[in-house]
Amino acid sequence: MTVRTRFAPSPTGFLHIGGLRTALFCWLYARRHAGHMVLRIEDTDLERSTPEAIQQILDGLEWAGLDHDEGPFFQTKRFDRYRDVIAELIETGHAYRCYCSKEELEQLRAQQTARGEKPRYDGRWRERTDSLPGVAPVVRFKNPLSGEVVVDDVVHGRVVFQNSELDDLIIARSDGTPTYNFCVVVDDMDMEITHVIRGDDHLNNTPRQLNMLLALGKKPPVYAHLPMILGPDGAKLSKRHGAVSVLQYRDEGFLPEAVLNYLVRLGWSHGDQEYFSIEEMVRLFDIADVNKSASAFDVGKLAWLNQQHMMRAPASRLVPVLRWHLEHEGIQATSDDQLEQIVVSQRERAKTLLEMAVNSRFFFIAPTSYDEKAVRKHVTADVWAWVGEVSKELSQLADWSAPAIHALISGFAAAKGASLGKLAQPIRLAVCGGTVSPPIDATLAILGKDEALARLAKALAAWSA
RNA sequence: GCUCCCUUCGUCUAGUGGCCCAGGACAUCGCCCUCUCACGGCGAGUACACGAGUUCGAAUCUCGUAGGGAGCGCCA
Repeated sequence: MTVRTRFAPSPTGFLHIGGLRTALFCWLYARRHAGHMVLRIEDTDLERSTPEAIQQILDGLEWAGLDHDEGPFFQTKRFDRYRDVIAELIETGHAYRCYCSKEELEQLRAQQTARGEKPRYDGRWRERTDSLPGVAPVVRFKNPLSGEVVVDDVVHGRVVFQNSELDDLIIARSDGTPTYNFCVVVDDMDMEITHVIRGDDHLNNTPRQLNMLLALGKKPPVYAHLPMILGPDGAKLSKRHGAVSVLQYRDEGFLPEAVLNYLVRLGWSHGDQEYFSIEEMVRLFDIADVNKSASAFDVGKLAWLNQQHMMRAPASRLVPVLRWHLEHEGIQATSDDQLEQIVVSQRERAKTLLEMAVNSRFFFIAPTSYDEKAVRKHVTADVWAWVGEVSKELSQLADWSAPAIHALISGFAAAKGASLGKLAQPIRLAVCGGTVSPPIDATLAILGKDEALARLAKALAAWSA
């Protein structure tokens, strides 16, 4: 049996971190078993679905690199099929028309809640065959009245529901359009989905879907209900924290492979391993090893993982991303070669590529001012003179490479009986304007001889005052 | 309210009856390395929600309690 999973978002908003994790698990499971992942857009809610949201979801998946093998299929394009199945269900006695008005149902619910009961449809049209003229009916599924439904869930184990707890859900609205729980059943059946992997907020829907599937004479798929992802404070992911588009992580300088690595470790682990390449995830991940409990989103750990990925990636992988972020900062970078040097010297001092871009501004834009406190601290009269002397020596240097620069500066410092730091900090201040940069030799090398010397001269002039 | 789900350090987790007075990672703090910032290394503190039971022995099994979550729509 070929594994077939599906990712089925509803296009009512952007793809957030929870949706991405579900997509990731569907994708990993399909890839691991050489199966197919189908993408299905659940857009039956005509009111809330938007084309922009569809595009955002597609963009998010693409950025993450989670490709699908089939689809996207749109539920709105399958209305004829749903109509046929509804007709079939009515014909076989598994569904019926209900002429209750919304007001009538609201009243029923109000009464039940007042009595402390679970609000549910009481089946008043279940056995009626007449109709109410002038009223457009809904269609309800005739759920079994007794017995139990067992969901054999891969992550939760055996979960038992009593049929008496379930009511006759609406499968077609009075305007004839089908509803979510019903469409899911028909789609999963038609698309021959073997593994339904979704958030565990759907666990309660599963017995209803199982009953419908049984009424249609189909074998149920394997179910895996994933624990939810909570906000950093342990509360439900909300707009205020965490519930942002996955594309925002791109904008903040995260690598998709790092985000995926972070997400795969939420609810799943493989011994003590923290770092996973995409290939390792595919090879090692198994849905059966997933935890049952919800987990909180921790940006700090994501950031750490992001740096781990940056440090292990080939520099060429990071160059275009850094270039993208620099451009967003209004900086037009020139050579790939220079960017690669920047990446290599900066990646161990930045958690994200955005941070790297910001920290690397000075490579492209000469400082217009100098950190005053640092100047007072590091630029004394004799140090000022030394910087002048070392500048002169640097200007004579034929081989403008980090090792050569290092040899020159440390040799000069040694000759003066001073530590390298005594000299490195003022030079750093001169070329960066601040006290933080890669090692001074690398910084000067990347800057280029002309630029470095020009900045030194300018700083010397500014500090002579 | 009813039904269902969940519960190990601040956070992500290891652990499937003895290897655990609980291991790793992020974060925090300290030390080392060091030209800054980092990276890296070393070390510290911090957890089995609670209560019963089963057992020679429980983080691991059972029951209860508490807390959290989800669902109960002509939303998905």
